[in-house]
Order: sequence, then structure tokens, then C-alpha cells
Amino acid sequence: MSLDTNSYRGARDLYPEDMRLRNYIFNTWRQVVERYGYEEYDAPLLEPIDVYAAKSGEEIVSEQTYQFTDRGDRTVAIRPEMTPSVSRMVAARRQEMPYPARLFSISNFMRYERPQKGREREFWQLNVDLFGVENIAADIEIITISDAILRAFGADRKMYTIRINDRRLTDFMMTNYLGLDVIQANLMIKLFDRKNKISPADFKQQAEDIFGTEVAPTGLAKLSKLIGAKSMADLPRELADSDTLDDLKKLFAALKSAGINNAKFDITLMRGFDYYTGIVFEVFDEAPENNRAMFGGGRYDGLIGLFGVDPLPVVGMAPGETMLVEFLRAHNLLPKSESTTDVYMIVLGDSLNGAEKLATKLRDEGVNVAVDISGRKLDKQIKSAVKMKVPYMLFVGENELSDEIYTLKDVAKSTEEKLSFERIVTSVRDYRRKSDVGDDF
RNA sequence: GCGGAUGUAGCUCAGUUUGGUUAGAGCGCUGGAUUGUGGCUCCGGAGGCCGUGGGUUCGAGUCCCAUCAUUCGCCCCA
Repeated sequence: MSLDTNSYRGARDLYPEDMRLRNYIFNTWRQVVERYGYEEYDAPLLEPIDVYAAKSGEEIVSEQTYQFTDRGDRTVAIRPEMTPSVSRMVAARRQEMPYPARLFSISNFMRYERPQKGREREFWQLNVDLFGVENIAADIEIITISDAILRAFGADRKMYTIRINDRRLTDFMMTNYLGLDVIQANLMIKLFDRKNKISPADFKQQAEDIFGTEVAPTGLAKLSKLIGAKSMADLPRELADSDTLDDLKKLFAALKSAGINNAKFDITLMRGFDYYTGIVFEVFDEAPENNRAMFGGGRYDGLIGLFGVDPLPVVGMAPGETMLVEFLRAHNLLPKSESTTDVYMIVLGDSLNGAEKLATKLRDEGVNVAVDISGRKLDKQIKSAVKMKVPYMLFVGENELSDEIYTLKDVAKSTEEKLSFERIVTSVRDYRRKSDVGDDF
């Protein structure tokens, strides 16, 4: 019996052409967040299980983490997310960190889930967190960066929407306005989460069940006022007077003046229930075939305190690679895939020694060169170069070596020029400079 | 965890309804012809446990059961 060549379920093999796309995404992420002054960190792949159990729901941890007992009898989990780890790291240096602390990481995670479109068992995420700022400026910065990231991939603001809500408003709404107890509020939050997936009639029916028959009529009336609110101005008086709206107003004003015209207030936005304490937001893909939340984030001021130090305010977000690729594909923003090798050297006749020497000289000038050392016929060598998507081929034979004039072929344009060594170097450099600053990479 | 669809050559698929000799096509791959230049042309070749395991049958790619995988929904999504 032979071994299976398939990769582990929900985890992908990345061949060079896949890795080119991943590198493009990671490089773009890194470039944007570093421009905002964020610095990179990393944490171990494994954490003690308690780190997750304390923060998230118990059943999520037991059913969806990869966990095992190590040789020292400790129960550990492969990280399913970064937030607990980075919180642990910041808590450990609570007193000595420079604040505001701006941190990011690009790391892989694993969750034991059923793989489907846009979701894998092993996945990569950018995590961006801003520690130590209580005021709304931190929330503004994180949302602005979310926008900047998508813009950096060439996205137009018509392609996505940023939906924003505030957890404090949700709490006030559930408890004071709708008069729900904790259990009812929980159910209502789950129902709000499902709002776009079910019919209005089903929504109404399920809401009625939550209210109970006695209070349902007044409850439903209040609910429909909420759902109908397209902006903060439409909110019922009881909510509109609440203090948290000042923050939201400042936030929207700031986003507007930054040109972010696709941010919308959405009272129904929930984002789970667990640990958010203020602003929450989600970035939605507006492509019809893909209409759903791509990623999100928000403020979670309570987590650092779990590690036995004074609490610290935090705002963070985490876009994933998988969803982003779906977004780029849907909007035709995928870059053209090209080899990192600049020049594929095609060796004619007995010229291998001379070709290798020339390759070394080119490499000394920073040109990436692959020499075809196979000794195959010309057309086979050319086919390899085309398959690799190398931008240039360089033909090296006895005549070229004695004249020191070589034929450089542009693979895409199918044009060729006879050039000296120096001219080859400048041609390749010009090409690289152009493609690095363009929309494509 | 639940439901639907799909697994045949490297890839895209036909063949399955109605079981019947050596399982096909296009592209790709490979050898050659012609070219000091591929994405032209011509001639030849290799490559399949028909996802896997069991069952029915004289006989299974085809029918039945199970299982695994892919995929679309549901649940969930820290």
C-alpha cells in the first residue's frame, strides 16, 4: 500500500505559486501596519488550555481546539487565536511596556472545525492590537487601519462596508430599553446575529418567543423601531440620550474626515458575546457571491486583568488570509503571479561553464538567476522557463560568451534584445522597480 | 455535530439510467521530425486497483451497504 499524497484535512500544501500569493498578502499587511507604527511579536504555538478556557465559552474550547496532554502531564492546546497569548505577554510586562503599545503578528492557528469555503482548520491571521488607550482615538485608529489594509490591496470602498456598533449600547438596549434578563439578552443577541440569514417572519416569531407572550406586543414594537434605525439619529429617545453615543459620533466624524465613507452604524451587529466592552466592528464583503463578514474587531478592556495585573484598555482586530483571498478573487484584485527568479539562463551547446560564471556575476549585482544545467534541447529549456513564469530568459552559447553580448528575452512580450552584461543588469533592475511600486506586484 | 451534491488518466470530464469482451476524449506529459527561440505543424509513446472496503451476481466503473475525501448549506465561528 502506498502513502496518501493528500494534505491533512483542512490544511493546505503551498506550492511556489501559492506561496507567491501568500507572501504578497503578508508583505502588504506588514507594510501597512508598520506604517502606522506597529511592531511585530510572536508567541508559542502551544498554550496551557486554561488560557483559552478562562476567556471563551467552555464548549468552544473543548470541541474546537486541538489539545493533548504533554509528557509532563500538562493539558495544552494549539493556539486557536492570538488574543489570549498577546494579552498574557502584555500582562507579564504590564509596568515596563511603552504606551500606547502597538503590536502585530502574522501567525497560523488551528481549530477543529468542518472545512468549507473561506474556512480551514489551519489558517493564518494578522493580529493588530493597540494597548493602553482608553479614549475613542484608539478605536478610530484600529478601524482606519482596517480600511487602509483593504485599500492597500487595491480595493475600492464600494467593495466593502464597515459596520459599527457599541457593546455598551447593546447592553443598555437589552437591559434598560427592552427589559430583558441575562438569559433573554443572550438569546436575543444570538438572534440578532442570525438576522440576515432568516426571513423577517421567522425573526419576528423567534423574537416573540424570547419576550414571552405577555410582554411580546410592546417588546416587538420597540424592537422594530430599533431594527428600522438606519443611523444613530433614528434611534429611540431612550437610547439616543445615552452617553456612549458621544463616542460613536466622534468616531463617525473622524472616519468621515479621513475619507472613509463606507462606515455604517448597525445596532444589530453583535460579534459573539464574550469579551468585548465597547466599540465593535465588522468589515463586510459587498460582492454578491460572497456577502458576509470578512473580519472584525473591537475593544476588550477586561482581558489583561485575568492575568492578575491591573486592567488595561485594548482595541484590536484580526483579518484572516482565507477570507481576504476570497475577497480579492471576487473583486478581481488578485495580483499576477510571477517567479521570484528574474532570469532563467538557457544554455546552448557546451557553454555551461561560461554560463555559470556569467550567472555568478549577475548574482553579485543582485539579479536572481537560475541556470538550466540539464543539458536538454533548447525548446525544453524554454518550456521550463515559461512554466515557472520567469520574466526573462537569457540565451548563452559560444558566440555570446566570446562576444560578451547576450540575448535577453522578455517572456511575456515575446521580444528580445542583444545586450551587454551592464545593460542586462539595468534592464532587470528597471523591471523590478516598476513592478514593485505598481498595483500588481 | 446535521443535510444535499460529487469522487473515472497529471487536469477538465464522458461512460453509470437499462451490469456483458482489451474503459474513452480534449488538454497536459513524453520521444522524434523541422527550426540557435516556447505558448505553430506532423508522426509515435507512456500513463487508470473507475476514492477505499465489503456485499449481490456467472460477470460490477455501472446495483446495494459502509467508510474516507472534496464541495454547498445548517450549527458554530473565540
